Amino acid sequence: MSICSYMKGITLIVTEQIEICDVPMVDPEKVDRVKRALTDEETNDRLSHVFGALADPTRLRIIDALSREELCVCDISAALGLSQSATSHQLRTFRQLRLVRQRREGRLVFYSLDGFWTKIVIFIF
Amino acid sequence: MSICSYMKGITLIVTEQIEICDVPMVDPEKVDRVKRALTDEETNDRLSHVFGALADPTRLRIIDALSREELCVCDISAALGLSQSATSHQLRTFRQLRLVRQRREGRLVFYSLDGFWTKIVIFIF
DNA sequence: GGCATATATGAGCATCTGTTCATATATGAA
DNA sequence: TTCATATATGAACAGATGCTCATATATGCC
Repeated sequence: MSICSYMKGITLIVTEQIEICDVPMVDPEKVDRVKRALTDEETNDRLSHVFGALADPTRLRIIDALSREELCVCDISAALGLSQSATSHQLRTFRQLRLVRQRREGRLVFYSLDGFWTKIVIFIF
Repeated sequence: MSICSYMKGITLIVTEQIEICDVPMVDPEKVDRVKRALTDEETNDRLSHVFGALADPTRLRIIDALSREELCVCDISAALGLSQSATSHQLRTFRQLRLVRQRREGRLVFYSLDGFWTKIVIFIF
């Protein structure tokens, strides 16, 4: 929900609204309706980050690979023709977003998709 | 399908394989299985572009808005607090990926989501 | 035609991103 | 402990990205 949605009747900051929203409107009612319906900012940001994780060909390939089998870092690298470093950096992105699980087995670390993927879909569509 | 998958028995370019895939492997069979299963490069690229379109908070907000109602450029701008130029530039991204429809009505151009969104989901998940 | 408005687009710029390279950490084996 | 291997991470750099500003195009009205 954007700031402008809460502006009605708050005279004090109406000037701010004019500054922020100085774009002409065709259908103010529709605009207001849409503004109210919008997803909250936190969710929007979180979601854009998740899509960002899939927005790079290399990362999408890694997800593609992990959707087939659980793989250790070196096997991901081998399967996709990536350097160990590049693979590890990209896996960090996934880890931070909790899109993958990791499991250590001796010197190897095995990655797999978190059982979370279906949630994304439900979320947006 | 990567080059390496086709390398079996082709002695002539085995040296190339060694150069490309100089990362140690733990489970060559698994690596090979995964390589065979991977989505083709064209689809992978296309898909990463689509996700890229959703990977920016501003663009995701536009999609969010358009998922509620058909909107003209200035109303999108107004609803999201964006400049007309920024909005137009981002809509261009969507147009190029055919993620939106556009309909001109006088001086206004109305945008709406293409009925295509469900396809993405089916594709990956 | 001439003017106003809605949208599109190119240039320029600051920021973000993905890679490589070097190095650190972690585990296992000798 | 010492060495080798697997993974993680920081720095640096080239390329991509998203914005603004200026301007072009397109339509409607006079």
